Amino acid sequence: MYYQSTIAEGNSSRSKALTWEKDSSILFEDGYEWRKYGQKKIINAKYLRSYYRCSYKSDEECAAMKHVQRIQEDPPLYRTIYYGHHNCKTSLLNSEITLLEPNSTSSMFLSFNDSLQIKEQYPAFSSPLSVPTKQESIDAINPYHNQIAQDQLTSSDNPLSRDYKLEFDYVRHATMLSSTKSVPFNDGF
DNA sequence: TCAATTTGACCTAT
DNA sequence: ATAGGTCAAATTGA
Repeated sequence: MYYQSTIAEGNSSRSKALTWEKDSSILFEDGYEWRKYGQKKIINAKYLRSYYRCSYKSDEECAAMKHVQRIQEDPPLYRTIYYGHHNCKTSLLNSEITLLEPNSTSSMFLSFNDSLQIKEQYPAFSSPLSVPTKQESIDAINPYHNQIAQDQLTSSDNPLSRDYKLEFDYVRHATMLSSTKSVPFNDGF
């Protein structure tokens, strides 16, 4: 599911920090709360990279960060890289709550009693299928959402115009996961 | 009205 | 100089 990253060339302070990498076909909820603090276009990469830090960094001095970047179009694939670890009580508590009381859509995947086992691993992902509820994922799904949304106002006949909303993305990805056949769609890039 | 996100500017290492 | 990472003011939305 995830693996310790081997981004260890050079001797910068960052490369020595422990990092964890995870590729996922959906934007998954890892049980922690994150605050986005930046977004960058990466050269030779098709999609923007989003930068998050733990929401409790300020009042708990939690050093955890993560980067999320879409790395593939056809089957949507997102790479999340975690830097450091959580030492904040608050988000740890939240992740435990998420693990022990998964929501209805994901509970079927946690039927076996491995909550403790999951918690001892790092990072503590709650469920591979819990549905993201925040707007945080829209830019990773469609980095140009804002511009396209504005284009729609003036050129609704543009075939590249996106007329789906964020909710449709979730439904679409969920559908692709829950059914064996893939749902054809065109993101228009 | 307030807090999270967006986004260009700024910083730092290469 | 360039690319990646972070800051912070403006924007957005609940």
